[in-house]
Amino acid sequence: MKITQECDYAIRIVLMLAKLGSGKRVDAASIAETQSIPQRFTVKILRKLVQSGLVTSFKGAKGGYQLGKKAETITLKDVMWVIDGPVEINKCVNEEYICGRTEKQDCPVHCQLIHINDMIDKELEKIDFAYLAEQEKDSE
Amino acid sequence: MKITQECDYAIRIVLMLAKLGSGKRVDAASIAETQSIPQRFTVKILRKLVQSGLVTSFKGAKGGYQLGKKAETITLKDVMWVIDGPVEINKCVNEEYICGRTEKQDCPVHCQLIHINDMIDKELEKIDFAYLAEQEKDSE
DNA sequence: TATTAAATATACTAAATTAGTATAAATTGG
DNA sequence: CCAATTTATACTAATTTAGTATATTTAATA
Repeated sequence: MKITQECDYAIRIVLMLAKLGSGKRVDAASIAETQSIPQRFTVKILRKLVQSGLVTSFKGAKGGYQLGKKAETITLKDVMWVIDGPVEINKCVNEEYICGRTEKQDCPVHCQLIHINDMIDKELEKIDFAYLAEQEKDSE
Repeated sequence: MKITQECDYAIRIVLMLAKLGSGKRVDAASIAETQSIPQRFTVKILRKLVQSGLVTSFKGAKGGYQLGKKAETITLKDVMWVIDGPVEINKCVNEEYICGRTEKQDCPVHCQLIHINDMIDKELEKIDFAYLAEQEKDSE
């Protein structure tokens, strides 16, 4: 029932990029340092974020990273999905999974967990990075 | 973000006991067989449930297990707590944890995750085993 | 009261996942 | 061309989860 460390890092990275002035870029080393994430691990996470389109990269000297979409269109769920995959509170909420105990529609545990899972999903979708970045500014 | 296998098993075990006529007991071997859980692993889980008081055990021949409290007073959260510990979507929601990035009250990620965590907790508390047992009977 | 069917206690092993590292290649600005 | 940067792929280490083994204690009952 936990977000992985990697996913936590990813959230902080995206938040940092969201707070960056638009058009600006920042390189992996700076991200690693300011967010206290091991350098090589930072790079690894950034690649996943780039591949998913949430972040855009620029190669070569003066290269770096910036958000790939508007901050208000990136949600906590998006980042979590890219790093940890879909939120699945239990295996049985995955449609492909066959638990073998009862038909899913007859399993009360399954039914309740599906409901909670949906709820978590919806809450995570509500929280976008424009909002998060704004919150952080307010408190400075 | 997943319930462990052990916790899933525990939920099924408690549900089975909740469906048992009151006063009746069932032994670990039968539980293991009907729930398709490895025998020794079943025993291990049962000990945790007994130690927490959710389940009561009877030693010796004709021994076995039954619920330690009324089914309507046992919730999904109780069982999950006993096996997996508190639901913590992220380390930072634990009060003891110091993330070092910002003061928690100033961290927008922390604030949002706390909110979601509370919501999950409350939902899990709503679901008791009398209800779950009832649901299962209905579908038979 | 001896036997047997159970739970209890403690310790161990194996598998899977998570976290993090290493090295070499490709790209770009100056 | 050189230095700064990302990209690609593969590897290792640490931690957690899943499951096993063995010896002991307890209680019913024949």
